[in-house]
Amino acid sequence: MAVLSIKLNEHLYLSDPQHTKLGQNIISKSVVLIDQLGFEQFTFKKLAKEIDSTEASVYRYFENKHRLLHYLISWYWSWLEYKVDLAIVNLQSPEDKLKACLRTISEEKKYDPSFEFVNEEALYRIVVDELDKTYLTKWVDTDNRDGLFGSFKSLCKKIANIIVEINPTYEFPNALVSTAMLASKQQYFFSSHLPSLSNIKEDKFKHAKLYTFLETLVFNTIKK
Amino acid sequence: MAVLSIKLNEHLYLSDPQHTKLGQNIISKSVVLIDQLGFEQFTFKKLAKEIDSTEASVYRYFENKHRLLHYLISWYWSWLEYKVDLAIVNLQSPEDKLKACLRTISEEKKYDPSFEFVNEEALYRIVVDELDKTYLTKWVDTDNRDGLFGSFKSLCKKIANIIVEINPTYEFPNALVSTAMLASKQQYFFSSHLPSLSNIKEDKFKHAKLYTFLETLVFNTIKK
DNA sequence: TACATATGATAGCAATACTATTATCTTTGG
DNA sequence: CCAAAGATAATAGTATTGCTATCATATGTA
Repeated sequence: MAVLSIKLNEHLYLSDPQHTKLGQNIISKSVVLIDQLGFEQFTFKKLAKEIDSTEASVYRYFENKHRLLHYLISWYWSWLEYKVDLAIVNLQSPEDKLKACLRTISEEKKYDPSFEFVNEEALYRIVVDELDKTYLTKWVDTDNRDGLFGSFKSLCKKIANIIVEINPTYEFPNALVSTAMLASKQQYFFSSHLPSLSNIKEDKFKHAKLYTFLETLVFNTIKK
Repeated sequence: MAVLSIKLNEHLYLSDPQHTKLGQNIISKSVVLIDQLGFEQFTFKKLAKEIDSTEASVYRYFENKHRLLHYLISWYWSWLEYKVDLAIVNLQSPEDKLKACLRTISEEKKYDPSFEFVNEEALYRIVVDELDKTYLTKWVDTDNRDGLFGSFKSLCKKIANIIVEINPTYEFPNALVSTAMLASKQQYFFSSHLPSLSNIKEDKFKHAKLYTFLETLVFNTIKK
């Protein structure tokens, strides 16, 4: 069986957490803890306690908790791109590919046994709740220069290219893709917490409705 | 001359800041300071120093800095709704009204002399950078019950109703409006900091392009 | 065996987000 | 015009956070 591993930008960590048991513990437990406590309440001290280690040891892997969040969320986007790649392989028409992308983005995220130490369900909730905290900071520009947003950009670019295939004259492919990606998580959030800002009910059709919303939004917008 | 004042939900403050000189100073200076420092670096201690008062005095107006952020951002949405109302008055067709709304949302924000102690340019930047911090917290649900999101919801509802007038069969008017409102600030931000996620350049056409993007997005999406 | 690398244990520090108390200053209404 | 109420200032204090530093020990590896 092939061993899969997600390759991430080196600026995201001080010492590669995928290489050691402690590192893997940090990833694995921080996902669970941030999901439980929220990013504000999450601290390296609490994490260290949870994995029977020390604050200082965690600091040897990640400069600070913001970088750890960057790491986890980059991991998520890279994982999603890998799922998108699987979904569009063998598809011919760009329309079908685009639909497959939107389906992958909006579908429910379940534990992926290919990546043992990551709980993808919890990680998805972290992305929904905390993504914006990776770029709405005073460090955006330096973080960007360090390539910390590479995973997200890569996925956006892939989908934007499909849009260009469908309609080369549409003026805002990148803006549309980033809008759709963020709308997906925003509507997911609103559906649970601020339902009057959405029309997607919190029921078993949630993900299907989310898909319909995105499909209409994207396909109608780029229609010639 | 008529004196205009923005009426806000009582849960947003402990003591109404619009009623006293100190309160107005708090509003006025906090807008400038948060804009300069960013919300994380902003503290009541720094604010108190700036207005020659004390931390304890500021706490008499606002429970904490998050509530102050809520207050400022609610003020912004109420102000924007007032501008939208001015823009659509006397317009007949729902299409024209919707265009006027989108124009108001995407246009450049300038100082409004009707509201002396608020710097709307700075406040707009605060909305762009910090809005998400008002709802992506563990208090969303209680904050929502307290009505803290009333100003935003009110504006969204107004625009969603216009969409329903244009196409009563479109399934997601609220989702589309909230998406467009947030997309507007996201693309504004990406244009400056993560240009590869947008197609809107940082030049004198920025607001016009933003408008075109939103108009196409909304009108195409709801087309029958 | 020696050396490097990873980890653990412990301490310490400045800043943050509050809370509490007491004193003074300003209104305003009787 | 004075007293009571309300607003503000001054000061102190506390638990937590985010981070750095140092030193000891464990583990693997050349």
